[in-house]
Amino acid sequence: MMMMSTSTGIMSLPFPAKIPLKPININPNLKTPNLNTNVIHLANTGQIHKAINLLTTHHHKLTTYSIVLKSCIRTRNFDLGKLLHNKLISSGLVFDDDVIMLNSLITLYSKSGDLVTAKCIFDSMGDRRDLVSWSAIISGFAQNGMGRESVCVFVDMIKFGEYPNQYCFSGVLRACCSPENVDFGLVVFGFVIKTGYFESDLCVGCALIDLFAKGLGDVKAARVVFDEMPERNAVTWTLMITRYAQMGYSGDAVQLFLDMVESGFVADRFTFSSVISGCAELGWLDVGKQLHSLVVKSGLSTDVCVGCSLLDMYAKSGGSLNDSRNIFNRMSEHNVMSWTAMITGYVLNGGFDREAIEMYSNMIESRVLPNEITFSSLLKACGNLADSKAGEQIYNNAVKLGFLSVNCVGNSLVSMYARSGQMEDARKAFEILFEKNLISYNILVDAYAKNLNSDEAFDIFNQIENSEMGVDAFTYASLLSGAASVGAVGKGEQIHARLLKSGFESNQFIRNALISMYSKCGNIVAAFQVFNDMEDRNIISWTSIITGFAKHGLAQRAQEMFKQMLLAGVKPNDVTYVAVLSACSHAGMIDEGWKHFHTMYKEHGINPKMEHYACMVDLLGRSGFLERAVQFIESMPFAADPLVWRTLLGACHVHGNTEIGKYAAGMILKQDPNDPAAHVLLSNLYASTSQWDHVTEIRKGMKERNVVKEVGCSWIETGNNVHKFYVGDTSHPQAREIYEELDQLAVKIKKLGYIPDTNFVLHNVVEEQKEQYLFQHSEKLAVAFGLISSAKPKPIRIFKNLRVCGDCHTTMKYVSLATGRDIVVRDSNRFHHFVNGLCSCNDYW
DNA sequence: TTAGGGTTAG
Repeated sequence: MMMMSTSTGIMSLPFPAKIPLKPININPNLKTPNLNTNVIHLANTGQIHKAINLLTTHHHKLTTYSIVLKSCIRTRNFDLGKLLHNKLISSGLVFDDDVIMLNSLITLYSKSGDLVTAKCIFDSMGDRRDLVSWSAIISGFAQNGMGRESVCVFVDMIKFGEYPNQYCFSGVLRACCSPENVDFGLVVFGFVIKTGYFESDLCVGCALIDLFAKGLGDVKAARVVFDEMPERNAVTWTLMITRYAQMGYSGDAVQLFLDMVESGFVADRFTFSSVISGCAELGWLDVGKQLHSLVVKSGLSTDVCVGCSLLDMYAKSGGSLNDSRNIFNRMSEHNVMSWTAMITGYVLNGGFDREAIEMYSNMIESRVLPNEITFSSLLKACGNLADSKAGEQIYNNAVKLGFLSVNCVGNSLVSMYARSGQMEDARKAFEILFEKNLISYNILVDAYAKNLNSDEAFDIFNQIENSEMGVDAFTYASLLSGAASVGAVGKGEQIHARLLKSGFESNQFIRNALISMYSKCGNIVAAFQVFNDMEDRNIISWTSIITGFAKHGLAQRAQEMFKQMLLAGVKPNDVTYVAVLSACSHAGMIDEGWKHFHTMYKEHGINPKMEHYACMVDLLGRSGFLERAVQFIESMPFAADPLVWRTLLGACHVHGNTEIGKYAAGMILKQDPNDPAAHVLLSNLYASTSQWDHVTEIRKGMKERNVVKEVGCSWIETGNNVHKFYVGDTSHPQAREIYEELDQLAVKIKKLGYIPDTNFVLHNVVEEQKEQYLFQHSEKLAVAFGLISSAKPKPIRIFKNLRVCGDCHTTMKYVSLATGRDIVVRDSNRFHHFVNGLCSCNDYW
């Protein structure tokens, strides 16, 4: 922009000056003494079209044009303003010397985003420029994200010998609110303090708040500026509240809102939008509801802007989507924001992805054009549904509307494929991205990590690290969750070591990921260490450690942590309650479980969801109260989903109750006739009660229906490698040694009293063969490998994709006694720590 | 001529 020469005259503008485009016929007989006043009246009452028509059909003073132009700017009718500029040129009136008119034109073009024309007009003014011209162009650049240009013009102005006023200062300070210009902003800051404009002008104060908040990212310094202001109005309060909410200080935003109201200032749509967004961020549904009633009292309940925040708050804070939908329906008008907010609300809540896509159709019918965020959310919905066909259609629509080169749309497509499990398509979409940013790379790292392809994940990680972008907290978090899902504690430790050097180690998000990684990798001690060292723990930190203790069978510790969390003033959410209830169920703490189940709504306003009911079914079922569990399921306020019935079926397996088991399996198969878990669990149930005819029948049915059960598999990490074993696996290079070790183990533990429990062999074969089958279970192969490839005192950590079998559980206890090695087994459900012949689960799992 | 807002891919 700076390359434009200041000698550019008005003649080179897109609108040629002084050359009338059309001759205007003026009726000389028309007596119009009050015409100017009429036009001005029309302009001031918002009838700008009429005003402009009148202007062209009669002769008018230049000042009249000027006033109508200002109306156009005030009402943001920029196209009309430009039309007026055209008419003015064609009127033949000379306005080269009219500084007020030219200044208005600079403002008009600046505000409409046409800085080229604005700068041309400014440059054409030469010596006639006054402080208003300078301020207008400085602010224009700043408003349009052209901070550098704004700063340069400001410097030119100083060189020119002009002394800046409050308008110039607030304009240039706004340009300095981006990190690349913040140093200059600090110089201006010193300047401003000396001039006294900080005390005398509220706009300058606001600009300074943003210099610190947005420029330096230092919201505390911004608050100091706010506190030092000798005078404040509703806008300054709102600005500070908004910055708090946007920069992750939502609690402070809510507090400041209360202070504002107490100080007698009236909250408007902007204030409510911000403080409600803060509540959404915090998940404070109760406070959000109170704010909602204030919104209604203020008469703002149909406002689109406030409505969007409210809608989002209900969607994010565990309120009902019905509330969101009602707010949406009551808005006085709908724009792209409100449609998108509703679509996003559906996507966020899970299970409403079809509704989101339906909303999109309605939006198109209402002739509202979607934006890039609408498309991002929609592609996310398609990813959730693993419906890449729909995703491709939506993406094509986005391309048609010109969003091909928009980062977030392309990235969403990559993510959509990754979530649909189509990694090759995801990779292709990534390769042909218009522009790859860190988020594009992070999507791939995360997808590879989730697909347990840690080599590719690390490969991309290294690519990012070696590029100019540099990795960020998200990259680390993805890798950590990848390490956690395979239980690769060695890889996790390596990442932790790299984190210590990276500067992200103290990041709350990363700390939480570390807690979860260590806990999922079986090292609950290290997980607690990370938790304990944290300075600011949030709900996710607490929930992670409670989940960790629960999964490791440390139910008492889980309960203690929950109590401490409440004492620390952190409000539990629905996920916390899943952790607390599952801790109870793992330890058979029935009374405690019921107590929590009842207080979650009474004391914390959290409505029990399907997963909470499943926990309670688990608690009842494991403790053997199978009939009560059935009654409980039938008393639920909504129909139980397959997860709940599967939980009951699992309990029937443990307690050998074929009758209820059959009922539960039937209920699952009603909803999903091909559910592999139902078939397998039922078959296992029959096998353990030796009803072999039924077993054969089910297996036959599965073959006919092409139902594939998940193959049992265990793995163990040594050094930097993960070794995977299937049942009867002989593919490992050290297979011979592993089987020899197993034979020796069998002898040793039998001496200690181990008796094979052949009930867990799910085939009808002779006893001796059964024992052989038993000793080829994948977790036994893994433990034998662990014994020969590592030494005391290192614990052996084994991971299994399914639940550990009863005989393997007994075996592990004896092996720990016979060898003196600690063994940790993570199955699909929880951890088992075997030490000296005992298991942390107390044989209750 | 100057200040504040809602949806946001990992």
